[in-house]
Amino acid sequence: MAGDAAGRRALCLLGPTASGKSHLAMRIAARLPVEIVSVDSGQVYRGMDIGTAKPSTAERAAVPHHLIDLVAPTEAYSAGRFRKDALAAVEAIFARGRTPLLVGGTMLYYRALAQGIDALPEADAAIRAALDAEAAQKGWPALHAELARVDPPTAARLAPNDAQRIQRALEVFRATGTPISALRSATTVPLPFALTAYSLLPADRAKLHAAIARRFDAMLAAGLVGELEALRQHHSLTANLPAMRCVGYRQAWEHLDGQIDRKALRELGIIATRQLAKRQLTWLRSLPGLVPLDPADPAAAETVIASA
RNA sequence: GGCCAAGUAGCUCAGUCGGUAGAGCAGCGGAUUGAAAAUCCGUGUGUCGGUGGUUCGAUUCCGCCCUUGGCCA
Repeated sequence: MAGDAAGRRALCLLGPTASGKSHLAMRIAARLPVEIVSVDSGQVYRGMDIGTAKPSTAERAAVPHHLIDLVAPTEAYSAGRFRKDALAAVEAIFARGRTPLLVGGTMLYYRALAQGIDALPEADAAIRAALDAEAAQKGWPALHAELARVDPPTAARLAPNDAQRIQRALEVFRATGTPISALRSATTVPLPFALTAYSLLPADRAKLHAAIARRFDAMLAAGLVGELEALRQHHSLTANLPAMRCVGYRQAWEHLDGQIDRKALRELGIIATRQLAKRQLTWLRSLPGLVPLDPADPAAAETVIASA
């Protein structure tokens, strides 16, 4: 099996927000014939450019980027779709004789790609709406109790207030008549190519926090609020859409609705970004097989290139 | 200068009829299978402004000092 993977090696840079992933990727692209595959649940949305820190048009002209601008902000994307899309993008890049460089911070997507994801039914809007209505009436702990009756193993591992996962588990049960715990397997699916993945771990948390604040200020200066205002004019958006729950957009939404002032928008946006970065670091510590890399190391690009 | 109020966790504050203190937020740690930039779980030792006094014992009562805000001059 090593034979099939030989010569077909993809590279991957994973890191928290504002850790310098894109910058490092561009330095690598200047020296290696790569195409970049975004591993980012926010950059898939069209029109959400400033707040998701999409690569600039110049960067996208210089290096092909994939899995960006895939869906409208009114739609939902998913880890399952990412796995299919990423596998297809990687194969196409290999077919062009180039090296895939995966870059991003959505570690669930990375894991779905690297370890596989079980064949589960997709989201069902009607079932979710029904569950939302029931939850509004009875509360999520009541639905958690219902889950305990049809799927004890899943109920046992979920907290009574974990609305999202309780909803998903009940959704799968109602759609298939089978508990989600019976549909999930523990085995991982090997990739049809070799993959070297680096985790960009900023050495200094305080500096990461400073970089996050600087970048959020830059986003505000670049017109994040205006971007959302335009999106709201051209699409029928609601605050509970996945796209509108993205860091920055959620706070900008509340600001446009008059719930928070500009100062609070800045503070809450920076706080939400810090919390995101912390969760990303937790992911990076727990994922197996990642090679640690200090993004501030001047030789970081050389290290990655040497592993290609 | 005088009077009043307030100084307690990184922030906003509660509280201790005297037995060295606790909430929210932040921060930190963790989980994570089609919404994941989401969702959820866990985590609170801080010269209780300083200094004297009373007391077995003071963050709590008293005096003085400092700082901040307000009012009066």
